[in-house]
Amino acid sequence: MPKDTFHNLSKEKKKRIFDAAVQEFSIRRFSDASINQIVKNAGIPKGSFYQYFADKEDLYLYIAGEMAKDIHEIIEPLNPDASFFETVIHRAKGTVAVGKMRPEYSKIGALTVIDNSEFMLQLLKASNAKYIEIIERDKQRGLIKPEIDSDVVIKMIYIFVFNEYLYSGSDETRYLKSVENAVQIIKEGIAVHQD
Amino acid sequence: MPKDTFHNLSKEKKKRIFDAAVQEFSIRRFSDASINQIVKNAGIPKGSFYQYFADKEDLYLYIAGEMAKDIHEIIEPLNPDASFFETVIHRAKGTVAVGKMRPEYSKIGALTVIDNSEFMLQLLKASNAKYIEIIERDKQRGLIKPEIDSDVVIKMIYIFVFNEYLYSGSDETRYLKSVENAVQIIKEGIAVHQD
DNA sequence: AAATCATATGACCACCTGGTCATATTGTCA
DNA sequence: TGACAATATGACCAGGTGGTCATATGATTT
Repeated sequence: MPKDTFHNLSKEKKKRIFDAAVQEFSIRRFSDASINQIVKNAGIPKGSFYQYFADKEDLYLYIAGEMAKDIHEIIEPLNPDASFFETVIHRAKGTVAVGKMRPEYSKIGALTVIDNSEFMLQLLKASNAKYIEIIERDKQRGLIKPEIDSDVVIKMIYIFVFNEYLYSGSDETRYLKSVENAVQIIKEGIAVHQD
Repeated sequence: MPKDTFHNLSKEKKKRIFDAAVQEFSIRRFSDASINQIVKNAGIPKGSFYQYFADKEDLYLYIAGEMAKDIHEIIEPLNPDASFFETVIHRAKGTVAVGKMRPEYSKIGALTVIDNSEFMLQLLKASNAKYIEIIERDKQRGLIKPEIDSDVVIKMIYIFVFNEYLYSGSDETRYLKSVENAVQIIKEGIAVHQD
C-alpha cells in the first residue's frame, strides 16, 4: 500500500499521479509499464515516486483499488440471484459501459490477460474466485451440469472476454456480439437442458 | 527471410544459431525476446547476426518454418476427414507430444497467446485460417450448427489451449484433461445433436 | 602477387529500465 | 530565531535494448 507521504499529498497531486498511472497501465500491461513514463506524465520527480510507493506493484494495487470503486458506481447492480450466464453477459456489458466512461479502465483489465507475471497470476486468481463460486452455486441449483470443471469454464470465458476486448478495438457492437456468441456456446455446453 | 550469408554458413553454425533462438523464444515471447541474448547463446558476434537476418521478425519466421517441419514429423498424421473436435484434440495431443520431444517448441507456441504485437497478430490470423475452414466444412457436413460464428470458436479454443499449456507447467495429464473438458463443453455447445 | 569482393567482428551509439542517495527545501515545534 | 524532522529533487548508477559501422580477416579472381 502507498506510504503515508502519498496520503498526505494534496488531492490534486494524488489525482495527477493516479491519472498518469492509469494512462500508462492502459497502454502497456503491468509488466511493461514504465515508472519513468508515469512520473513524466504526472510531472513529479523520479525520487518522489519512491517516496510515495514501494514499487510498481504497490502502485498497481492502489490504482486497481481506486478503479474498483469507480467501476462499482458505473455498473448497474445485478440481482445476486442471476445465473452464471447472466452474470457473465452483465460483466461484458459492464466492460463496455466502463469502456465508454473510462476507456482506460477497460483496457487495463484487458491487458491483464496477456501478462503472465507471478504478480498478475495471483491477482487474477483472487479475482476469478467469486465467479467460480457462482458456477458452483448454479450446479447446486441444477442450472449447470455437476460434472463441469468450473475452473475450465472460468478460464475460457475470462480469457476470451478480455482477449476479444483487446482486439475488437472500439467496435463495441462486434465485441458484445462475440461475447454473447461465446456465452451461448458455453451455455449450450454446460447448462442442464430441461426437456 | 534470412540473407544468403546465413544460408552459406556451415550446418553446425546454423544449428547453433537455431538452437539459441529456440531457447530464447521459448523463455520470452517474441516481443520480449532479446537478440543480445540469442547471439550470446549462439556464440556469434552481434554484428554477424545482422549479417544473417534483417531483424528479429526475420529470425522468428525462419525459426517458425524450421519448427513446422520438425513438428510435422513428430505429430502422427490425422485423417483429413476428422471432425473439427477430433482435430482440436489431436492438436492438443500433438502439443503434448511435441512438448515431450521438443519442450521449447510447445512453449514457443504457447507464448504467442500473450503477445499482442502487430507481427504476432498477423501470424496467428494466418495460422488459424485452416481451422476456420474445417469448421465451415463441418457445418456443410451437418456436424456443426450453421449459425455458429467460427471465428469465435477458434479464438476460444486457440486461446484456451495455449493459455492452459502456458500455466499447466509440466503436468501433461492435467493439461490434456482441461483441453478435453473445454472441447467437450464447446462440442456440446456447437454440435448438431442427433436425437 | 595484387586487387577485389564477401564476410566477421566488437566497440560504439542512443535510448530505455528500476532504483538509490546526497543534498536542498520546507514545515513544525521549542 | 534556531533546531530538528519530513519531504522533495534530479543526477547518478548498473544493466539492459536494437541497431550501426569502421575495420579486420578471409576467399576469389585477375
